[in-house]
Amino acid sequence: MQSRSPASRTGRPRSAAADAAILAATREALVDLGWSKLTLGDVATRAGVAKTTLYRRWAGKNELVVDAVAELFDELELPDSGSLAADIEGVVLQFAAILARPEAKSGLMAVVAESTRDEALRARIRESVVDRQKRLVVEGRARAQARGELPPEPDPSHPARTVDLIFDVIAGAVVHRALVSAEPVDTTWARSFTALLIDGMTAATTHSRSGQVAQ
Amino acid sequence: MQSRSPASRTGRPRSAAADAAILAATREALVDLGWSKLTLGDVATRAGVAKTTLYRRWAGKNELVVDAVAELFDELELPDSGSLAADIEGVVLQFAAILARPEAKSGLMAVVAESTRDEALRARIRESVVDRQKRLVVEGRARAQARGELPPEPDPSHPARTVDLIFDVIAGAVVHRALVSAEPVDTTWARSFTALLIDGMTAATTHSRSGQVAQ
Amino acid sequence: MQSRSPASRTGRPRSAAADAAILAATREALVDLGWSKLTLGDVATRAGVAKTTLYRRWAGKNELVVDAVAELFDELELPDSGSLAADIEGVVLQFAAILARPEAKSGLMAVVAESTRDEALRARIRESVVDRQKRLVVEGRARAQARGELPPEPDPSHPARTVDLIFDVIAGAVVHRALVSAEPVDTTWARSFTALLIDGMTAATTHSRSGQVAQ
Amino acid sequence: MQSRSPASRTGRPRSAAADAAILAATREALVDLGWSKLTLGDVATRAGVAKTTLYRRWAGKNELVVDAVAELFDELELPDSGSLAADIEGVVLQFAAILARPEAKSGLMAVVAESTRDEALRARIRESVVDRQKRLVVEGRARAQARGELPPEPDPSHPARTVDLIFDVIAGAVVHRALVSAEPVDTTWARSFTALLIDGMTAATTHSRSGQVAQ
DNA sequence: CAATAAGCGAGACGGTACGTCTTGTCTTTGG
DNA sequence: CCAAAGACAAGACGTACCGTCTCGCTTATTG
Repeated sequence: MQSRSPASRTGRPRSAAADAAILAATREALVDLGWSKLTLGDVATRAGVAKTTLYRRWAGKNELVVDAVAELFDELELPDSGSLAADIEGVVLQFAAILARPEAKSGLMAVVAESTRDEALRARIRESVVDRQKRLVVEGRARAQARGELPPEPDPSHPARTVDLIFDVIAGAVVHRALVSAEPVDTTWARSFTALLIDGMTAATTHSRSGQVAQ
Repeated sequence: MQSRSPASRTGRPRSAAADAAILAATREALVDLGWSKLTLGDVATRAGVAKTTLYRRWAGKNELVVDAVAELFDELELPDSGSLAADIEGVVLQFAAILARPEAKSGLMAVVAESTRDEALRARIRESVVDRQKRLVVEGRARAQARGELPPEPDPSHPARTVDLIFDVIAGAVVHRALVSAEPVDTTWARSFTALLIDGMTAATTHSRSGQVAQ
Repeated sequence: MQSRSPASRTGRPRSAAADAAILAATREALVDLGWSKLTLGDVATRAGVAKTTLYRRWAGKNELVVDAVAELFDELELPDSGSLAADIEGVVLQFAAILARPEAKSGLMAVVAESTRDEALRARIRESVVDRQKRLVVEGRARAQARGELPPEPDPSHPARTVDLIFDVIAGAVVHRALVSAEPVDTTWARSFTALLIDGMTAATTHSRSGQVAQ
Repeated sequence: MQSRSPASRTGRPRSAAADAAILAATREALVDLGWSKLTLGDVATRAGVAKTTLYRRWAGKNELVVDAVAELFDELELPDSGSLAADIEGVVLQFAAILARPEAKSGLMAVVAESTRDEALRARIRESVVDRQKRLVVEGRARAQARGELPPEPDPSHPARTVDLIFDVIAGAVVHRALVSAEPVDTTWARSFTALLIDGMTAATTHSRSGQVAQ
C-alpha cells in the first residue's frame, strides 16, 4: 500500500492498527467534509494518531485518499449469474453501489482530477482501483465466451469487442450518470444500459465509416 | 455569467475587461498549477486585478473555475456531416479535443468532484457545461430522425434510445478513456466506439433480463 | 521599533493598537512561561491577534522579546539627588527594580545569550536597552563634574574613570548579583557597592602593573 | 555529574566513553548552532549514541548544557603571581578566555536565563560553575591577606571588602564587557578594571551616604 | 457641474492548514 | 540489563491562502 521498508530489522515496528485507523478516519472525514475540506490534521485527530505518523506513511492527501477509497473496492465480486446480461447488470450495480457512498463520491473524482497532473498518482489509482474494476469485465467476458455468448477469439475486424473499450463504456457511463447527471443508477437504468451495450457488442456487422447504419 | 445586480444604475460600472482578464488568468493558472494549487490571490495577480475585484464577482474558486472552463465549451459545434455515425464521431472528437487541453483536464473533474457536495455548483456546471454538450446529442438525434436513420418517435419499449442514456454513455466513455485510462481519444477509438453505440441504438430487439443474447 | 515602511501610502494601515497589545501579551507570557516556553502562537492568542500579524511586524521571538522588555526601560530616570553617591545608588536601585520583575529576568538574559550569535540582535538590544541605561551613567558623570565631585576632563592617565568601564562595572555587578548570585539588590548592597565604586573612581593614583597597590 | 545509581550491580554497565562523547558533542553543537538551535537528537547523532541513552543520563537540555560548559571551567587555576593586582588580572583574563569561546558564550548565558525559573538548575550552575570561579577570589583574598596587602580580618565597617561583593563585581563586569558590550577583555581593560577595583577595596574610608567624595 | 455612489488597487487583518521539526516516551532486536 | 534504532503522541514552527476589512483614489450617473 504505502512504501514498504525493504528490510529494517531494528527499531520499533510500525503499528498495524494505526494504518487501519487512519484509513477509516479518512473515509469518515470524506463523508463529513468532502475532499476539499479534508485536512490531514483532522484525519490524524480522528484516528487518534500524530500527524507525523500519517506523514511517515503517506506522501500527502492524494495518496492517502486513494488508499482509503481503494479499500471500498475490495468488496467487488462477480457472482456467476448465468448470463452475460445479468453479469453486466451485476457489475454496473455493484460499481454504482460503491459510487453512491459519499466517501467514494467525494474522494474518487477528486483524486482522478489530481492524477491529470501526477503520473505516479494515476498509476496508484489504476493499480488499486481501476484494475480491480477491470478484472470483473475481463472475467465476465471469459465466462460469456465459455457459455458461447461471445465468440471465443477477439475478432480483429470487430474492435468494438475490445475489453478496454467495453470497460471505458461501462465505467464511464456509470460514473457520468451518478456524478455528472446525478441521477440514480438503479435496476431500470442498469437494464437499459445493459441492453444497449450487449446489442452493440453482439451486432453482426462492422460499419463502414459513412455507410447507412440501420434499415 | 456571475450574478448580476438586478438594478444598479448609479456608481461606477464594473470593468468588462476585468472579467475577461480574470477568466483568462484562471485558465492560465490551471495550466501552470492545476486546480488544487490554484489560488485566487495568484489569479488576481496574473489578471492585474485586486483580490477584492475577484471576490466581488465570484463566490469562490469553484464558481470561478466553472466559468473559466465553460468558455472552452463555447466552440462546440455540430457540423452536419450527413450520417449519424459521422455526427457521433464528430461529437466524440470535439469533446475529446477540449478534454485534451490541460486547463480542462485539471479543472473540470475537480469541480465535478466538488459538485457532489454542492447542489448549486452542480446546477451551474450543468447549465454552463453539460447542457451545452447535451444539446449536440439532441440535435444529432433530431437529424438522424429526419434522415430516417432513427425512428421518429422514442420507442417506450426501447429505452436504450433515450437521449439521457446515450449522452451518459458518450460523455462518460470519452471522459473515462481520456482521464482515467489516460489513452488518446483518436479517430480509431472514436470509430470503434461509434460502431458499438450505433449497433446498440439500432438493434431490433429488446432483451429479456436473463435470455440468451445472440446466437 | 520594528521596521518602518518608509512610505507606503496605499493599503490598509497597520493597527497601532495591535502593537501595544502584542507587547503587553509578550510580557504577560514571559511572566507566566518564561522565555523558553513562550510561543509566538500563544502571544498572538493572548493579544487577540493573528499569528500572521505578529510575524508581519517582528522577525521572530528574539526581536519581539527585546521590544517587549525594552519598554520596561522607558521608566528609567535619573533624579538629581545632589551627590554622586546618591546618584549611583539611585541608578543601581532603579536597574535592580526592573531586573526584579520576572518578565525582565526571563527575557533579558535569554536575548543577550541569543545575541552572541546574532549581530543584528545585539545592535537592537544595545539601541533599545543598553544605551538607555548608559545614558544615566553619562548624565550622572556630567552632574558630578558640574558639582566638582569628579575632575572635568577625563584623565587619560586614569582610564578607570572611563564611562564604558564604569558602566560595565555597574550594570555587570547588578545583573550578576540579581541573576547569578540570586541575592537581593537592596539598599544595603547598593550602598556597599557604591562605596567601593566611588573609592575606585576617585583614588588619587594609577597603579603600576606589579607594584604594591596602596601606600 | 549526573545522578549515579548508588548500587547497580547487575546488568550491562553504562559506557563511560559515552558520557565524554556526549559532552563533547554538546559543546560542538553549541559552537555550530548556539543554544536555541541545539537539539538533543542532534547531539545524540553527533555522539554516535541513541537518544535514549542521553535521556537516561540527563533530565534535559539545560542540565546537559550546564555539564558540558562546566567542564570548560576545570582549567581555572590561580597562579601565585605575587601581588593582589596581578592575581586579579589573572582571574579576569582567565575568566575572559573561557567566555571568549563560543560554546561558553552561547551556552552559559542561556542556562543562566533558564535558571531564573528553575531553582534546581540554578543550584547546579552554582555548584559546577560559579563556585569554581568564586574559589579563585577567595584564594586570592587569602593570599593578599597573607602578604599584608589586605587586612587579615574582614572589617565590618568596610563591607566593600566582602568576598561576595567583590566576586559579583569581577564576574559581572567581565561578563558584561564580553557579552553585552561585546568588547574584548584584553590586558589593557583588565588593568584598568583591576586598578579601579583595588582602589575601591583598599580605600581608607567608608563614606557617609551623602558626603562629598573627593575634592 | 457638483454630489453621490460604486468600483478599484493595495495591503493589513483574524483565521486555518500546511508540512516539518523537536520533545520525551515506548517498543523492538541484539549484545 | 543496556544500547541502537526508530516509531510514536504531542505540539510549536514559520509560511501560505482564505475571505474580509479599510484605506485613498477613480469613474460613472444623477440632481
